[in-house]
Amino acid sequence: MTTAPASISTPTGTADEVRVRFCPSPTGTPHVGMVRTALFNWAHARHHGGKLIFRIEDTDAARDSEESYHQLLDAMRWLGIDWDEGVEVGGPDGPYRQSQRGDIYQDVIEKLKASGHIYESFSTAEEIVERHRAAGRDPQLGYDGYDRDLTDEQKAALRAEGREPTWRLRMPEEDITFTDMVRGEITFKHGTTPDFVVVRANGKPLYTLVNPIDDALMRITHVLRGEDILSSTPRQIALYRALIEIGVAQRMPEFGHLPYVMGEGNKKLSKRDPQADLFLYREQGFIPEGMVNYLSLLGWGYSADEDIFSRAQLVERFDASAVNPNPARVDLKKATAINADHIRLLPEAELAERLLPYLQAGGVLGEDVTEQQRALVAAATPLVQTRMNLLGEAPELMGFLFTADEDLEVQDDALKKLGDDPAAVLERAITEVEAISEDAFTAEALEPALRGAIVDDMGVKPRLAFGPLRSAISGRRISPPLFESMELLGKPSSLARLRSLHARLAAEG
RNA sequence: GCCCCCAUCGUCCAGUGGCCUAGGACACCGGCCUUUCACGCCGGCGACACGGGUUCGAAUCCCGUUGGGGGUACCA
Repeated sequence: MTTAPASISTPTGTADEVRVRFCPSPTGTPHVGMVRTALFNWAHARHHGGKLIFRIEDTDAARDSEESYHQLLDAMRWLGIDWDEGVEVGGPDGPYRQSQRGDIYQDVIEKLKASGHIYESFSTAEEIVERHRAAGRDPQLGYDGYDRDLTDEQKAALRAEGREPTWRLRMPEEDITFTDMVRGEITFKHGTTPDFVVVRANGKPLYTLVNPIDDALMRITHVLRGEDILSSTPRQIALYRALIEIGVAQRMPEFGHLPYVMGEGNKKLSKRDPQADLFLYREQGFIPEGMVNYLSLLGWGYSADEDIFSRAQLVERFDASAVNPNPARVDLKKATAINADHIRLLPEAELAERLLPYLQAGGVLGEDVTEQQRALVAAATPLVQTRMNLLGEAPELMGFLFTADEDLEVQDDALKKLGDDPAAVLERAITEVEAISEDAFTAEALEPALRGAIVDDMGVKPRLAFGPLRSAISGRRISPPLFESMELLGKPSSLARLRSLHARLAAEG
């Protein structure tokens, strides 16, 4: 419809290179819905060998914060969502923070004014409603285009009243149709999208203006964003057309609107909802692999019968057109289960490393971790790997291995249902353990010795034979495997713990 | 009010006219394994919102109804 004007920016890459962007506003803490959008854009770029541009839309000084900006970077890096151009890394179309692009917008605004695509509007909201009423129209209809063809004299008169005009875009006199990557063809009927404000009375541009300008200048080819702005797409398309006509944009990008991420029930996940806060997941011990996997499942499926996959597999198969258009609800249980699968997939040494900060946070390890402690964590890791859904469970699971014998507290729960004579069981266990030499103190040696003595010889059922030992060793009713735990603790410590509980039970009679 | 989007098990995802007596996952319920708890394995429960079309044939296409959601700002 319009001829493509000469580019005003430096083209990079090939003409058909896929260029997508992630452009959040730095308000509040990273939200899982927003992160899912980033992830899908990233996957789309990587799948097509394209570029991801990371831009910050900080045009709202009142709500934006530097802290939030840093959290955004943190979130992206944690999940391994890397970008090719944008904040921190630079690129040919910077700066990448809108707050630093004022001059660029002013330049485009002047062109838009000169070309007549935008015009001054003096109408107040009240006046618009009043005109609708007077004409017998629905007062809830939006702006009526009243100022479209004001003469210079009229404008001067309005100004003389002390009015400061906003600038509105002249919407085209036709339906606006586009093919949404996830929803197919969508048409907004002519007349349902009024001329909208693009420049405030104070001269500051609005989101609806700067977002398409930046997309145009950064030569974005695919706009993948949340469903919440689906209905503002006709406005952006109209503006984009104007930008093409004045030579700022080269071509219309494709749009795709990702479904909402909902909380329980039918409520959109709100900012203050704990399920919405990405960092809360990290604190609990979600690992990036699990998080990326789960987030990908919110609106997309890897295959008909598998839903555990890696980042590489996501990239290999991701396709924006295969995204499901209906809203997805966050299911913490499923997210946790998927995380658990990824924990099990981790190499032991890797898991051990990742456990460290959680053990520190849980008070099991101090700020300085000794080589010995590190080695013990590594040795204990295979024991807990299949018993953990979240890394944050590590302190509870492994704490007893790092507790001094005299500090070990046997929980009440671990004192119940220990059989008829747990003291006798412990006494026998002590005898057996004493007989095993320190350099042969292994699970392989302990298991047959203790089983032979207590189960076979004393005739105690396995459950009741090992229950008291478990309580003595770990202080809890549920623990990692008993014999392996004893091996890790070593003979002196194991013996001390067995004796301690034995003495206590004997004293209590 | 007007505009737009959405509609398969409790939840997420498969399904793009016949392979569907609708598949997988999580959750749930049984069972096996077993020194506890897990892991693993086996089995069970459980859905095409409704009504009309189109078609030899519809979860799949069309229309309507109902129900959800979003927009309608000098927010993004």
